[in-house]
Amino acid sequence: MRLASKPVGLPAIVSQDLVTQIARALTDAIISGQIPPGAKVAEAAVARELGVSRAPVREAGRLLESQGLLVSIPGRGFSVRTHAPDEIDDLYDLRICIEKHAAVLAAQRMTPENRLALRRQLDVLHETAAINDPARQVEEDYRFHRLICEISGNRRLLKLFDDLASELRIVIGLIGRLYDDPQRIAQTHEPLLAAIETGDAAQIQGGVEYHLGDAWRGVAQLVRNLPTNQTTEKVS
Amino acid sequence: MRLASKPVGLPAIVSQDLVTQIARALTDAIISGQIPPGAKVAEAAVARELGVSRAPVREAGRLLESQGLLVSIPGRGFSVRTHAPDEIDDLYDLRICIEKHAAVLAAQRMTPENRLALRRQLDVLHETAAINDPARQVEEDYRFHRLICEISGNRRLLKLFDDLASELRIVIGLIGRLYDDPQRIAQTHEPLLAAIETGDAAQIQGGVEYHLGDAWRGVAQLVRNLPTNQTTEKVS
DNA sequence: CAATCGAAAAGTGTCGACAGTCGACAATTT
DNA sequence: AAATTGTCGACTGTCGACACTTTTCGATTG
Repeated sequence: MRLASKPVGLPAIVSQDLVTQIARALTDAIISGQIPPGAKVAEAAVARELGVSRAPVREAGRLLESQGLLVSIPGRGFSVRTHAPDEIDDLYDLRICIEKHAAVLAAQRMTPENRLALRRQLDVLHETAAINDPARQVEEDYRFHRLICEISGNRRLLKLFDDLASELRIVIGLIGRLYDDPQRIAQTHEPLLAAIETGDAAQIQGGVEYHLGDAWRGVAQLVRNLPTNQTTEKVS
Repeated sequence: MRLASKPVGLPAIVSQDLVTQIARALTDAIISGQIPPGAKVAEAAVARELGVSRAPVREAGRLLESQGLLVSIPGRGFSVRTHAPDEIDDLYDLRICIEKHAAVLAAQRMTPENRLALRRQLDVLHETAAINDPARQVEEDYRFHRLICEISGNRRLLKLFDDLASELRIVIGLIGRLYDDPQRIAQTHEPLLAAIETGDAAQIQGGVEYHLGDAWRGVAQLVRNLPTNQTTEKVS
């Protein structure tokens, strides 16, 4: 007798490979500021600490290098990427460029479900502003913007957004918050959503430019007030 | 006794590490169509052929995966990325988005040197159209657009352009040419350059949209006429 | 006392090896 | 004959090892 000739709905077993796990562990440590920008990331040390060999650590390093989280100097290994102020300017400039486009596309492809999802996420952002949890707030802010890119329907654009976001999180994780005033984040998103609702391209682009320009100035100011971290301290 | 107390401007000797060399070799093989889309790239085979061990090959694979040239399925290794027609649409859509921005920025930062360099590159493109060398023509076309991104001054944008370009070259290398008419490529660049010269944002964006939209349609049409390469042939 | 030199420690680049996994094909059962 | 199971070869994921390079740190010297 056969056990089952048809699929019975078992959840697929995904064997999380080491590289992915290591990459995730390192990413968390970096965007949480646990490993500060400029810090050396020694393969041997990471391998020892995680109880794995160096090979998968090296591959995870390459992965994070391609995402802009690490830099590698041949013969000298990896270290957490440092961002000069003008590099942050480049990042935000590019981000505004693609999010403008994403928002216009999203408005064209807007469905009732999408509209509701956006509204929901913005509400969550408002709620998060009430409690004091900067890391969570950064996360929810990121999700709102990511949702717009998702709705745009351009998957390559979404991937790019993810890359830019993880890169930006190094510095945002470093300064620990987006603004001095936690309420302000959620509030500045409202005009953006309103602009998208209109469906008018020019208005949407203006909305993105206004909102992200504000965020840009906030981050740029905080970064420039930061103690210039040229540290080369090791990580255990 | 010290040889020199101050740097004298010698070109640094970069000991090309294996990973870079392997990555370059694989990239060439891919964008030249020597390893077709969908083909499996076995680590052991590549390692044997190049006379190296599998470790650097794996790292090079990760690198090319992040550039969108390879895809890796856990437990099944790497294979050359295949692009569905709608993924090519995504790529071109994104490319137009960032090149619009790059062109506007470039016009703002334009210097006599930059203007000359652009004109020169376009002349080279015209010359290349005369001789029959599709690969060279793709190369020079790419250089012209890259120059615009360089002049824009946004390095992150330039890096993104390089990524998109190498990804696009998989399919362009596959079809072997940009258009049926080799002369047309150079000609369609002229209005773009003229638009940039005006310095007017709207006109520049229109110029980019017109030029790249034309290229998009050309590539999209050729791709859709392509025999759907779902091959899984191995590479020696 | 500061600068320099050099040996030791730590770390990186690469390799060969082994175990586990995947895919294909033959043998077997229904 | 069709479907299932067992087997085999090839390949991937991971590991430990070795040679070479970089860094560290104490000893030496001016």
